[in-house]
Amino acid sequence: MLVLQLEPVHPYSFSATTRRLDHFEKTAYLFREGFYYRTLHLKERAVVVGIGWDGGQILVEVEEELSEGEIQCLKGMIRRMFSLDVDLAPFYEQMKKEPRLAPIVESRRGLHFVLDPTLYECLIKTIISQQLNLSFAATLIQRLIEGTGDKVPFRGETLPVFPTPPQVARLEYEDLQRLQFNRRKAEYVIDISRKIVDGTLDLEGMKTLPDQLVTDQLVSLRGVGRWTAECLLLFGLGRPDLLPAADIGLRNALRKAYGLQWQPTEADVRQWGENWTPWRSYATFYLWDTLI
DNA sequence: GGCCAGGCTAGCA
DNA sequence: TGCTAGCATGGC
Repeated sequence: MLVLQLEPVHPYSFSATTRRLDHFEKTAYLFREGFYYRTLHLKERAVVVGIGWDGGQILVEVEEELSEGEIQCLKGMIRRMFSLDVDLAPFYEQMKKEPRLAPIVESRRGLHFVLDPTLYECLIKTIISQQLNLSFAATLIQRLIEGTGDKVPFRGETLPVFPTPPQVARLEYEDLQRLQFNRRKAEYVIDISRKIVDGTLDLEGMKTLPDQLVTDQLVSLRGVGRWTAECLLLFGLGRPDLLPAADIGLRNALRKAYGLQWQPTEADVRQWGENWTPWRSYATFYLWDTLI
């Protein structure tokens, strides 16, 4: 068994960071004996990877034999997915000046984003989650994964692998409607997968583009609006200064944090959020965390 | 039973 | 350019 130790930039709280996996990522992550297991595509194949914590470092365990190239690939993926290189010290310093947010931030010290391994997985999951309550969205995501993706054996059972664009592109709209997708959502998911397969959409190429260009390209896709693009910048690319001001969850969290009797508008959120630049993503993330 | 879910598009004025 | 019905179902 291969075990890697990865040092995060401190402060880093593994328990605070993985807490949302237990709530929102149960289809992707299997929790066993202190480790979060999921399948990841390493170059040519999918393997099961366990992610744990030894009190100061991230532990990554893999039962299969890996080549040196695959090990380097895996290290890079885990560092990126678990935001191990994000230094939150300046964020905490800035939040001390926000009386309503300071206690929320302080009690979650070390909480980092967990990103999706690929932009494709992030985009598909976000489109499915549009407008639905999170538990039903998770059901639909699970049905897509289990019905379309590969499976990898793991300790006498199997773990599902998030489907590839070609696998989804081969589906018919009716296949997803049978899983209780509405017609339009089925079209969005399949049409976007087909665009990736035929080369007219290059998600991975967006990694190096500035936020606004990524947003422009994404919003031009049928099924992707501003909220979805912002979620991709947050949970796919880990960009630090996004404010999904229209998001109902963020507005609910602010109402709670500020003790309001009324629902803040998108404009309210934008105005308050100006003080959080250049850390608006993390401010949003910490506020979302109060809803769990 | 009704309304809201971590929205978006199409169709209408 | 701006507004809104409809979507497919679960949870409260």
